[in-house]
Amino acid sequence: MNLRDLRYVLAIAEHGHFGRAAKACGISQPTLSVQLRKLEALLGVALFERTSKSVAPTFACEQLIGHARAAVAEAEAMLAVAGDLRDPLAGRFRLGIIPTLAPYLLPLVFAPLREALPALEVEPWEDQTISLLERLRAHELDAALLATPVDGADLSSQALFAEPFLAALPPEHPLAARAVVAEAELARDILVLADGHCLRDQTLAACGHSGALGGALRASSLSTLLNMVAAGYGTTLIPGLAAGAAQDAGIVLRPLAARAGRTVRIAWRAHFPRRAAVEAVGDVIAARLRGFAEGAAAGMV
Amino acid sequence: MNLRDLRYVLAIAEHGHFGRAAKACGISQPTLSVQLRKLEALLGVALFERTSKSVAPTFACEQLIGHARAAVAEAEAMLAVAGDLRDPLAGRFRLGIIPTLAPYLLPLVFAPLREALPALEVEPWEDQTISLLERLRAHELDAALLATPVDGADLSSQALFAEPFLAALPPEHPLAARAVVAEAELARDILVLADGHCLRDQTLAACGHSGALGGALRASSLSTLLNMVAAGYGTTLIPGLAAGAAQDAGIVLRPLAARAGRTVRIAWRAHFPRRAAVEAVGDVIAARLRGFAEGAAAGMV
DNA sequence: GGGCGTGATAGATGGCGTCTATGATTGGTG
DNA sequence: CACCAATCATAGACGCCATCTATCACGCCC
Repeated sequence: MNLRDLRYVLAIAEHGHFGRAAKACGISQPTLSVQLRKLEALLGVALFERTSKSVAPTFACEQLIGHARAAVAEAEAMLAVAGDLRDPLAGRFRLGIIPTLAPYLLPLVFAPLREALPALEVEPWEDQTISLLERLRAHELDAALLATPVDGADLSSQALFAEPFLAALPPEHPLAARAVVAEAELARDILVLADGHCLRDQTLAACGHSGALGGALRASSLSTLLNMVAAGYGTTLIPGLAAGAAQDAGIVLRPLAARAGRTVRIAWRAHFPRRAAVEAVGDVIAARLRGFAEGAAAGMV
Repeated sequence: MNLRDLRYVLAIAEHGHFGRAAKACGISQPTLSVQLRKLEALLGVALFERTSKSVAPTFACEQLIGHARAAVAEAEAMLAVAGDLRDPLAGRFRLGIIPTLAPYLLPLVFAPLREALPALEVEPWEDQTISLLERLRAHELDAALLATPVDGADLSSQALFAEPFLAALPPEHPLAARAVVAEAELARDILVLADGHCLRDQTLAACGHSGALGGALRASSLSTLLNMVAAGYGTTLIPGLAAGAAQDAGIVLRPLAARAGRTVRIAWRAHFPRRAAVEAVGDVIAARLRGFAEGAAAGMV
């Protein structure tokens, strides 16, 4: 059976006339006759009672035509919905973001994304890198913003911007008197995030810290960590975008001698079909961050 | 768009694997790949994200597949319903019957019809000849039982049985003493049905009555007419099948000298597709009436 | 690194939907 | 009564496209 044939049936029923129905379908009258007879043979019932004067639907046709109408309508609905879905820059876009980035990046890029991609419904999803990669691979995310390199041939990624780290010090800390702090100088009383946060590993690596920290705190969020530093429990490194929040907490920030930092990148499945949406989102974020870096360069350093 | 393609989409979604989906559809894997790509091109959206390891439906596919499923389901429902409708000896059969026949014929043939054609739902419709022919031509009836010849190339008919008329007399009527009555002898005090009943015209014709009857009664039903005869208001002719009812009313019946009578026939549209049902119904009725005539021949005459 | 499994591509082929031309039937009309 | 107009059915030719087999490209795993 074929949707085309069902459309023919509907046309004949509507016009009550083979010639006019054929014209409405854009085919010739003999074609319509032949196709209808084939459908009748397939169904095993006559659909129309023909005379040279009239074409009347049979009882069987009346029973069946509702289904035919429904089938055709569903197909048309499918085309209509597909039309709405056609724009890759429209529709739901599930974007994973790591916790040390989300609270500081999202407020910056939400408005630009809305303006540049009004039809794209960006749904942020905050989780740690490993979880984001799992969800990405499981098709539960469309893309993810990470601060680590991405490996695996099934995923692709694109660097968006470089985010410098800053030394975060309590005001009364001896290093707070210095204009620039060397990363290694922080190792002694450094505080880090809990396991699973990429910032934890990057902080430890930058400071040359080797292995086990004594009873050192493992904060579950950057916000907690900032409060601990402000209260004088130790020092840490924070990503540049968190500078505003750190200063609000009463923390002294200093640039790092070796300019340690991280690269924020957007990652997606290599075969993800809405590549255009990924690129557009990445472009908007990168553009916004270029502007932010320039503005911050003066005030921050 | 094609129902076949929609089935392909459903199969791919179900199996998550082109090869197995192709096998389920009874086609080769390349064919499935090509057809899916064509459908994706038509819709303008990717439906599946393919890697060499997995085939995952896209968001668009999830939005669309419900419609695809519905369209296919409607088509299958159509086939299923058609299967039920396929038997021409099954389903609704709207049978018109004239009022002077219905009350006496229906009780006779209902049980035989049910037995011989258990799947046929015979819906009787009682009305006068002209109305029945109108409804028949308007496809509001499938066939009609009439007592008059049928003309018009658009209709066909088949004689089922001959029904003799009988003289109906009040017990005290002079003619009641006779064994046989000549039709013309009834003309003097004959009672007839109202306009539109074919029995009225046939009665008048048989009795040689010419034109206007004085203030003669025009009964609207044969039942009324029988009661009037029984009450001594006059005489009439009744069709043989009404003999039982007439005798129950206390009427004397006598055979007619010239054996006046009428032929009951079944009529249908010449192009009516369920010819088999018409013939089957006609056969059952004719067979039942043959049996009845034999049985009645002894008791009635 | 080679074999295996996956989906994609290429070229050949056959079925079938389509066309134009014509037939069959019916109803109206001069 | 014969001709005409309108309608659906039939016949034969044509061309598209769904399908096939054979092969490629790619990724994974032992």
